[in-house]
Amino acid sequence: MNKFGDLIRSKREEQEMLLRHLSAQLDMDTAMLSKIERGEKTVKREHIETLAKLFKLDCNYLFSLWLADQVFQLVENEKQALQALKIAEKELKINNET
Amino acid sequence: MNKFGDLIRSKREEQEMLLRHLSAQLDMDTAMLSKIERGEKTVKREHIETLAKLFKLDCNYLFSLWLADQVFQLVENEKQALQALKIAEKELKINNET
DNA sequence: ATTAATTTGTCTATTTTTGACAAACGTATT
DNA sequence: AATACGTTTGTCAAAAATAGACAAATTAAT
Repeated sequence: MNKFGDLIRSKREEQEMLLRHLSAQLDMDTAMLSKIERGEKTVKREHIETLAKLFKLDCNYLFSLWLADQVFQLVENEKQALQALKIAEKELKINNET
Repeated sequence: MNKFGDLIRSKREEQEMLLRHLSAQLDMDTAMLSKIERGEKTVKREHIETLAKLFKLDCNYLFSLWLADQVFQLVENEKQALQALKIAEKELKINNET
């Protein structure tokens, strides 16, 4: 799963931007951006806002995709992945209430 | 949240073991085990099975606690934590089906 | 106060991640 | 086929994160 990168790529292509155009705005080289779009690397937190503004996306939503990708990476390939997520989620809810 | 460490500690105390007894079995010093039980450090994967056997716990369950703690650490303090978990979970389910 | 158990802090070694750069690849155009 | 352009891949050094040994401090018990 690479929802973040996929979205950025689709938005970029939608606007007919090249890697080099966007990478310049993010102050990185095209190779890096390419890797980010394909989920091989992760963009820095600070870049999320920039990207959201650029593509008129909801910043919180974009951030949640970014975070979800990282969670996914952590648990994918694990047999107990779903169970672990459920446990974490439950705990999170408890903490939010109190 | 530190479900893994809490469980180990409670099991250890239940059996009136000292840190030094358990730490010897895990081939680490007491300081390290102390940190693990309090969630300051994470135990190595290989240790999970040892611990499960020692305390007669379900290895898969213990592993899922261990993983959940790591997921939790990743998202705690994030406003979008729950949303991110939901997204990851959804994706996980899709992947499991196919 | 002494001893025992646990916790905390510090410091080095190891591992992991980052990102720049160059080279390779694919595709279209001439 | 050769060139040009966009993208991807590989490599490598620097930087950051983590691990874990050890010592010292803290807490608790006798």
